[in-house]
Formats: sequence, C-alpha cells, structure tokens
Amino acid sequence: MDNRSKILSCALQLFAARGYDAVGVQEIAEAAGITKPTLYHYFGSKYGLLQSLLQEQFTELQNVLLKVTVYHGDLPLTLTRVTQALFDYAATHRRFYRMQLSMWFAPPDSESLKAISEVNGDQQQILEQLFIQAAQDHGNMRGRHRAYATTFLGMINTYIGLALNNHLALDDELVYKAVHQFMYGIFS
Amino acid sequence: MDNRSKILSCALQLFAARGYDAVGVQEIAEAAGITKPTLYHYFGSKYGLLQSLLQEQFTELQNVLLKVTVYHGDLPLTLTRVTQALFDYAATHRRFYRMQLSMWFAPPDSESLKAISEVNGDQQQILEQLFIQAAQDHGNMRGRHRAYATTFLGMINTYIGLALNNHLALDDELVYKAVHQFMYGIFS
DNA sequence: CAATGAGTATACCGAGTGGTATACTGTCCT
DNA sequence: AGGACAGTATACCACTCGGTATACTCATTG
Repeated sequence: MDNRSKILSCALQLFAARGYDAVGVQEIAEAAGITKPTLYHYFGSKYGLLQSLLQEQFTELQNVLLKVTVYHGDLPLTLTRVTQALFDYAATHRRFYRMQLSMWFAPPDSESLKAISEVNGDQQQILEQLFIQAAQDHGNMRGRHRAYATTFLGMINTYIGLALNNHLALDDELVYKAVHQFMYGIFS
Repeated sequence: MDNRSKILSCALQLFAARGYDAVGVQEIAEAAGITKPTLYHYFGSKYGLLQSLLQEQFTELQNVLLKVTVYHGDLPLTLTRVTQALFDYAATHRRFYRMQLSMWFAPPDSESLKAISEVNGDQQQILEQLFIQAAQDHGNMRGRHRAYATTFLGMINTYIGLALNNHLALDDELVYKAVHQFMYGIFS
C-alpha cells in the first residue's frame, strides 16, 4: 500500500473513533508511519484530507445506490433493494459509515458538517429522483420528493446507527419493517 | 445573571454551534465576559463544564418525561403524550437539543459520547419501564423493552433532528404518524 | 478588628496545533 | 550526462490548547 492510501486508511480509523476535531495531523502521520510534509504533499491541509476521504468513499456508495435505484412501478420493491444496499454497505464499511453518520449529525457550524454537505448532495438527489418517478404513479406523493428522500434516509441512518452500536441487527426482517413503516407513513 | 450561569449559557451556545472539541476554553470565557480561572473555579475542567451543562438540562428533561410516562393500558395514548412532550421540549430548547443530538451520534471514543452516556441512562430507563408495563397487557412485547425504548427514542430523535434543520415540522400530524409507525413496527 | 473563604484577574506553563521552508532522495525524460 | 519533478524528512514557525500559581478584592463571620 502506498503512502497516500496508508494516510487515508489511518485517518478514517482515527476520525471514526474520536472525531475530526479531536485528532491531530501529527497523530495521523505517526499512525501511517510517515511525516507531516508527506501528508501535506498529498492533501494540502487537514480539511483537504477529510474531503478526499469523503469523496472517494462516497463515489463508491453512490455507484451502489445508482445501480439499485431503478423504478419499475413497484416502489416498495425498489425501496427494499435500496434499504438492503445501504444496510449491506454500512455492514461492510462500518468504520466509514460510523464517521459519516456522526458527521451527518454534527453541529451546524462545524467543519465536519460542512465537509459532508459538500459531498452528500448527490446521494440525496438520487433518492429524490426515485420519489419523483414514483409520484407519477401515486398522485398523493407529488411535490414531496424532497421530504420523502430526507425522511427515508434519516430513518435508514437511524437504524444503521443503532445497529453500529449493537442495539439491533440489520437483517431482512428489519429491511421489511423499515420499508413498510415508511410506506405506511406515505399513505396515511 | 451570575457568572456561573453566563458561562453555562455561552458554552451551550458555542458547543451546539461548533461542537465540544472545536471550542476552546478561552473562547467560552471571552464570550461570557470573564476569564479562565473563573471558569475553572466553577467547573474544574472543560469536561466538567460539559458535564454540568448536560446534567442540569437533562434533569429538567427527565422531569418532563416522568410526568408524561404514565401507563394506564393505552400504549398509543402514552406514546403520543411522550412524543408530544419530547417534540415540545426540543422546540423550546433548540440549542440544547441540537447539542445533545450531535453528541448522541458522536464517535465512540469521543469525550462527547462519554459525557452524554454518563447522563443518558436514566432517560432510557424511564422509557424501558413504560414498555415493561405495556408488555403485561401485550404478551408479544415481552422481553423486548430494551429494543423498543432504543428504537422509539431513535425514531423520535431522527424526526427532531430533521425538524431542527427545517426539513419538516414537529406538528400534531407528525406525532400521530410517528406513534402509529412505531406501533405498526411492534405488531407486525 | 482580624480572619476566613468565595470569586476574580494577571501572567504564566508545557505541550500540542496546523502548517511550512529547505534540502535531500530517487526516477523518469531529454 | 543533466534537468525536472514527485516524494520524503528535518527542523522549524507562530499560535492555541487546557490548565495553574499567585495575588487581589470583598463580603461574611468569629
């Protein structure tokens, strides 16, 4: 593994465990077995490191999401696939998802929130597109795609958050429950 | 307002906006119009300040919660009251709830999470008691009180989080929806 | 009056912060 | 061979961090 990858990997581990603000550049460098100028050579700044980290992981997540967000008239089916994909991604990228989640709920003026907002818009838009398509079949959904996408993602992220702390398991039963809870919320 | 209260108030504002780690003791002191030794006189350390802040606000929240968590055989009714109470509390203590929420999702080894965990257990237990009582009337709920309390609080907190970012409104309709979504989750 | 003790400020501490100027390597390309 | 350039390390910068030693003020109390 080259130094750049080593830095990214160690930074992810440290940020996920203690948070962006609480981890120093020096510490990351030591963990990666390099020195600070090397880190600054690749990423320019601590914040740039965070951006690169988020960027690279998020494009992967978005590709997964794009593959699974195809709508063919059966919204529960698509939502089930999306939920499964997100659960699966969270389970196989626990560290990253943990970091991403804590940043999602970070204070409004924190650098963490700023960083993740820059990157997160696409994910939201993919989901919004899905709900816009579905609204063509279900009139009462029209005009609420933004709210639906946010709520859906919020619910999923909550479940993942609970699962990461071992309060529940991300099994098929939970997928089923989550989707039906959400659908129930739409048609009531 | 005495200096102690001024410090607490300013610390809350700053922590809620930028996070515990990103705010320095010096900055809190300046915002409160005092100097560091005064702060250390009252709270001993930066972490002690955070603990006091959480402690005082949480006892207030717990009192609200205790008043409203009375079970008389109608679980949806009680949950509606609890949800309303939490929504109301969040709406009237936006800054504090914002801080509390970001700490709830803070990285596992962060001081923020440690601090809130020390204080949060009681809240969880109040809800668990409710579900234990309800399980006497609904056999299929038995033994899951812990999961129910966690999931319920998680759901409520997600809605509040979305509301704090103006993605939705904490109105009676949402209370109804949330409670029914949750009840649906139990009996399916 | 003298003594106590809470509350506050000045001035300081060592350690660590994010970030960089400089110089040295090695590997390409001409 | 020689220049360019990515990559890396040593040593440093000014600044901020959480925390404190000391001394002062002032109200309470013996």
